[in-house]
Amino acid sequence: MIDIKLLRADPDKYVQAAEVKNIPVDIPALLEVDGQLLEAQRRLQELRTEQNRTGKQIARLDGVEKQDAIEEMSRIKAQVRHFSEEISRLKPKFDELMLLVSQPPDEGVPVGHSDADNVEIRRVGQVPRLDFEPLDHVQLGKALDIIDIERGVKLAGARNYVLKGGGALLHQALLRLAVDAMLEKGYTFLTVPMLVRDGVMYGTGWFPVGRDQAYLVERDQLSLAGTAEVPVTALHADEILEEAELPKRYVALSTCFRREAGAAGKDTYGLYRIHYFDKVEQVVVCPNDKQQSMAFHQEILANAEDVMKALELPYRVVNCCTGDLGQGPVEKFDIETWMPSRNSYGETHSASRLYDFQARRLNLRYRDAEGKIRFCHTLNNTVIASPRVLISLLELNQNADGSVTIPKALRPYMGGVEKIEPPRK
RNA sequence: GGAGAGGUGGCCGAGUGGAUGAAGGCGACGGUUUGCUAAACCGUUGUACGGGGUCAAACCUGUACCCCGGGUUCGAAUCCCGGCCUCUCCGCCA
Repeated sequence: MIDIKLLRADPDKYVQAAEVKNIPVDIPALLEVDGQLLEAQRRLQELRTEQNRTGKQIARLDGVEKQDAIEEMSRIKAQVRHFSEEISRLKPKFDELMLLVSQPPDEGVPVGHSDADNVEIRRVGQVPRLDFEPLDHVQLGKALDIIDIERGVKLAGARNYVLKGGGALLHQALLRLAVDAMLEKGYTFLTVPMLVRDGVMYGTGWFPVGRDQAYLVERDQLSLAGTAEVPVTALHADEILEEAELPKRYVALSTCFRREAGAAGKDTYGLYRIHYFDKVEQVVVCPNDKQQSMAFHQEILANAEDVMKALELPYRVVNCCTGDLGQGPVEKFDIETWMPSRNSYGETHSASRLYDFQARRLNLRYRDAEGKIRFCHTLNNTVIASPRVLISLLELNQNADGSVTIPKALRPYMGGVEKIEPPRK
């Protein structure tokens, strides 16, 4: 949610934001409704003042005077009703439009239409050159008997999979390594509900834009969150925190559920785009201060990069363009990891900075040093998401004999095992 | 799933159809006292939106909010209806 006062002051800015982010919203209509709503609210308040004053008189009056006052009240009441109805007609329209307004991107964000227009910031690590014909992760998974896509599809349809044996262990090792890395940095580890109320989905900006990405458990009026960012960011919704307790640094591990609506036919091969996966996610809630927000953005990006370096995976960092930003974020850095089978870097992490966009929707506030109540800033980033990162890990670490070498950092989590070997026949 | 109880301010807890944004207590904050700490005493202590005021605050003022929505009434935290939520006991269960 954006601040309506800012929109009133500079509507063009929000028209442009909608345009460059490609998230349509009728700003003139919003202003129109806003004006009518303000007027109705003003009139209603005046009437209520009158109503209260007259009501207090009635208690003290007698006889004819009392009767007159009571008649006066019924006139006021009719008008109160009129403006109340006006407001309950306008408010839903206002809310509906407000939920669609995009937050303008920060300065320096490249303008573009899709992830193809993202701007590379840096590359880290070397892409190894293999002197044999490499397999892709699906072939490797089958040969090593650690990934079973067919049976995943049998159980749950396309974009599902089963990890088995060393594959499942590797997956868990990655997650545990990521959690430990964050614990070392002082983040608080959370376990959170992934089946959440609508308010939490709206509050974090996953509804209404993107609602079709979520699995809805309609009978219970709950939705499966697509990331732990959702419940974790909403953790302190409707609270007023003390500035001294900020920042809140959280890390959570969860399964993530995504319908991938609109992606039909896209990335259908392998473990890239799937309906469920596990992710370690970091969330920061900090004071309403641009400098601090920016510093934390760098911090959570570095946290993820540290894990990537520990895993010895070659990656690059890109500055996401306006079209790839989404409704809330003002700036987003993705980490893309080299994926040989795709012959490209593939998105594995996404670090978003949102100012108070989510905090306003969530009513997430704090009391600053002067006692003023302000909306927090929120940020989030992946630490590791698996099995997508397994694509890189398996394909990059494969050997000529068909085995896959486990990165040193992961071995303690794999009982010291150095390689995943093909099963003996 | 069955039976019952209940939802009031940061917390506990009172509450009558009008003077209650709401007693009292706790906590927190400010002050006095004190060698320091503690205690004691005094004071302050909700949020949102609007109007006035200010360079900006302070401050003044209006409205709404005692789970949510509707109703009765001149007037509702207080009465009625619907919903949501929480707790207790029993059953089932990872």
